[in-house]
Amino acid sequence: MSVAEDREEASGGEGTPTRERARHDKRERILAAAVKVFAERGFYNAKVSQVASEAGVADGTIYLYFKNKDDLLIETFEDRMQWINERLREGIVEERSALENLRHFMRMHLLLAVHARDLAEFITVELRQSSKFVKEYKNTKFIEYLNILASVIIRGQEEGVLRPDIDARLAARALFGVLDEVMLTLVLARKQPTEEQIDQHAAQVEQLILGGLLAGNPAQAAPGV
Amino acid sequence: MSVAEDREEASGGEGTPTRERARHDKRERILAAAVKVFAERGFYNAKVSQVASEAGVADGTIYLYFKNKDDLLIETFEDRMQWINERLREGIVEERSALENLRHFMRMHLLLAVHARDLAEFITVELRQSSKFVKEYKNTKFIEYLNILASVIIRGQEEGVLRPDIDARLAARALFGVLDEVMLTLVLARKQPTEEQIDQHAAQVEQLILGGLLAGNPAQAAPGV
Amino acid sequence: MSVAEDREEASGGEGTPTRERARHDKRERILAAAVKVFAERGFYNAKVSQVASEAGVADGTIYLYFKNKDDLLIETFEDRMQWINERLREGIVEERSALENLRHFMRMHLLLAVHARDLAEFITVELRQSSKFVKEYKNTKFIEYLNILASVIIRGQEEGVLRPDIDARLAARALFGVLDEVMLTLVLARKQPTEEQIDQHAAQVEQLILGGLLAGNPAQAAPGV
Amino acid sequence: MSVAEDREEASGGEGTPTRERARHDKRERILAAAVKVFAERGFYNAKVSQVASEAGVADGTIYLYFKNKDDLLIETFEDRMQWINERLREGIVEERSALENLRHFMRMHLLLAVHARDLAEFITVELRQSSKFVKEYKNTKFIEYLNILASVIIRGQEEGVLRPDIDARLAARALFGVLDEVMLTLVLARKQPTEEQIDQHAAQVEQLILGGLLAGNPAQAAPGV
DNA sequence: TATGAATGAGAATTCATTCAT
DNA sequence: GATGAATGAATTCTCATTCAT
Repeated sequence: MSVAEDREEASGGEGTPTRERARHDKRERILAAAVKVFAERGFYNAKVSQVASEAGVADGTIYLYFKNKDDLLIETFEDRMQWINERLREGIVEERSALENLRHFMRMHLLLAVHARDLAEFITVELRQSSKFVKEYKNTKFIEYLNILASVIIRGQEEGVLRPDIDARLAARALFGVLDEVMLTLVLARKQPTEEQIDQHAAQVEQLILGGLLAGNPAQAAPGV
Repeated sequence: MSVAEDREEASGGEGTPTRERARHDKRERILAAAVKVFAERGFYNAKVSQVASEAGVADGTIYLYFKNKDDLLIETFEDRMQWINERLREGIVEERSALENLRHFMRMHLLLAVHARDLAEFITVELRQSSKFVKEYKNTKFIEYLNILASVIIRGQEEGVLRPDIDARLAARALFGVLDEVMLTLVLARKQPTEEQIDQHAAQVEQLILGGLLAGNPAQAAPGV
Repeated sequence: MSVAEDREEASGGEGTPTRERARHDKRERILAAAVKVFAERGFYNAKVSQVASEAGVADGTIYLYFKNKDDLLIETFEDRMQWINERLREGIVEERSALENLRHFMRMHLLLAVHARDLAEFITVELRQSSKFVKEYKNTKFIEYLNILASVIIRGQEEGVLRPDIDARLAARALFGVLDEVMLTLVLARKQPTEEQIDQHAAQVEQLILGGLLAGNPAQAAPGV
Repeated sequence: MSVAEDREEASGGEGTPTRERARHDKRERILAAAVKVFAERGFYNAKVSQVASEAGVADGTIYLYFKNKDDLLIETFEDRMQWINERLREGIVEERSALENLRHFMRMHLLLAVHARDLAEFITVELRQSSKFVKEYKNTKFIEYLNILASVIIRGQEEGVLRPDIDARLAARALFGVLDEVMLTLVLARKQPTEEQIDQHAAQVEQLILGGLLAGNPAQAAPGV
């Protein structure tokens, strides 16, 4: 998993860069293991010792990097959502139209099911748990996700291509609902979907979201934009 | 709660109808308690003893009606989804157009957040868990839900009001995703939404799903269909 | 151990006397086991599972009767000190002179080392721990012990047999210190002391406390009071 | 704290005296930290890492100087009791009468509560633990303490000022019990006692121990001997 | 020597489930 | 059927101790 490879690579000169690096690497190994194990078994069925052994560390080591099991969930979530948000933000470029950006966004979201299956599964299943039952956790990274999506929609509304009478935040939420649910079906399927299958799903979702379900809507005319 | 009142009413001639009835009532009390407790704390944080005390029965009694805690979750889910599916099916009437039926469907789904808040919360949060982690559980009632929704869409496609090029099953899934996510936000909000608020959300969802996000689509012209 | 035999014997009529009784018996068995195990190994080296197996119950059962291990220590202490205080109070009778009562008190204290060796060891070693390190624990039963002893001394001062210029509370504390320390040596000795040995020690302590270390003091004249 | 300064100062010719000295200093820092931390939290609640950080060394360093946590307790105890015994022995001078020496002894013991509060607390609370539960530990330094005290008493008996009919070893033990218990109350009090308060307590203890509790004893006549 | 990250054995506690009443 | 006390397997987390650097 390439998730965190490119972060903090410029750890600078002072201190003990090697030590820093080692610490960071181990943390990352634990996070990757957590994504995998939580995805496979769900947070509550997953044992800390499974995460540890998947990460190749001792049980106790987990607790050098995370306060407790809940904290491990939160941190894993934050870290991975952060990474996802960064990828999504990178995918949104000024030069493209809002519509193109939106389409790209949807496709990228769904592609997680291929390129980072564990992560997709983890997000898909644990997001609600973490939001709802882990005490005192304001899910800022997910809010950030929604903001990124909403801002693309708002851009579209400003450009006049997206209808202005739908609340952008609600639309973002709804769109996330669609993507999340579709990704869930992809992820629950026994076998890994191919990139083409994802593309087909993406195209249909696009059609639906942009053109709506009603017959005779313009979007139908330009499926391949 | 009238949820399961009409099942098993035809207990036949044999045995003691009163005893049957009593048995049925106690089972129902446990189910209602399970919905409440699971909604409040989540399945894994909920204790069997909490469900028991909420139901006003002894811990051991739970096991006279359900095999184990997992089974209680499944049964609760099946029972309540069954009830929801029945309500939704009742709401779909031949005399109305497919479009009207679809709109009605969406509204009914969201109204759960007002009329059966615990249930809404329960479905919203536990559905994924139960589908994914409870071993060997084919979630037939949820599939049924999707079938009901898909059949309405297919009717619409046959009537020519809904676009034929989108897979009805995918559309059903996507629509469920939207409704579920919107209901989640309603349900996580501190205070109970009013019926008007639900109506507003329903209208926006309708706009979005039927008319699509693109500007200039026909659905906008007829918001009050 | 006869410690709690005679308490609550009249459990009254209402409720479920048998259930009450059973509950009380099991609690008592756990307390007795705790005294034994804590005496043998000390609180911190003792395992809850050792107490459980000594009591002949499952580990989890302990937690039906006590909040946690700390609570078990406190409750054990309270219960046993209560019993000791009751015995001591019974031993103080109006008809006897304060001096006789005081002598009797000292002897009874030391006799614990014979008649309830585990208890003696427990008190001797754990009292300080519980007072000092168990958070928020006001050691009321020990204060009660000191009050009983102080009241005997005050009686003696009022009767004119004990010197009035020593603070009774300090004297009680000091006397406890002597008795506790002497009991500690008795209890640490490999073999169980006989009642005669206790009597000898009691006589010496009496001499020392009443007559003082100085030569030529009156107490010497009446060693056998 | 000058506690162990004068030991090993004659490290002879071989090796590097400076290194010896350095080693000795670090050991002393750890001992001082142990006294402080054990006094504050008790041996079993104290973490080795807390001692290390209090001493300003790494956790692992502790194990270069002590075999394990138990050994640290024993060594701390031995070292500090050694120091106390030295101070007490210095305070006993041939020129003074046994009575004066005894009074001085008591006062010095209690003054620990002012001049070395952590140490007083440590001794008061941990002595019993270490005697009783640390395997195979013959508490020689404490026996030495008792011997010092007993020898003063024996001198008194020989001089004819102390009554001969009380076993000196038992008297020493009893006297320690009083001093230890009184020191415990001083040390548990929220605020540090003043030297005057100590003197008052010492005077009362003296009265009690020398004159006894009985009224009309000679010691009353000469409180200020 | 000194460090402190890593280890992993060990312990308290929880809670689904059973079963004697 | 109903009860709820008792069970004990299972799990999280701690912390003394080690050892590569």
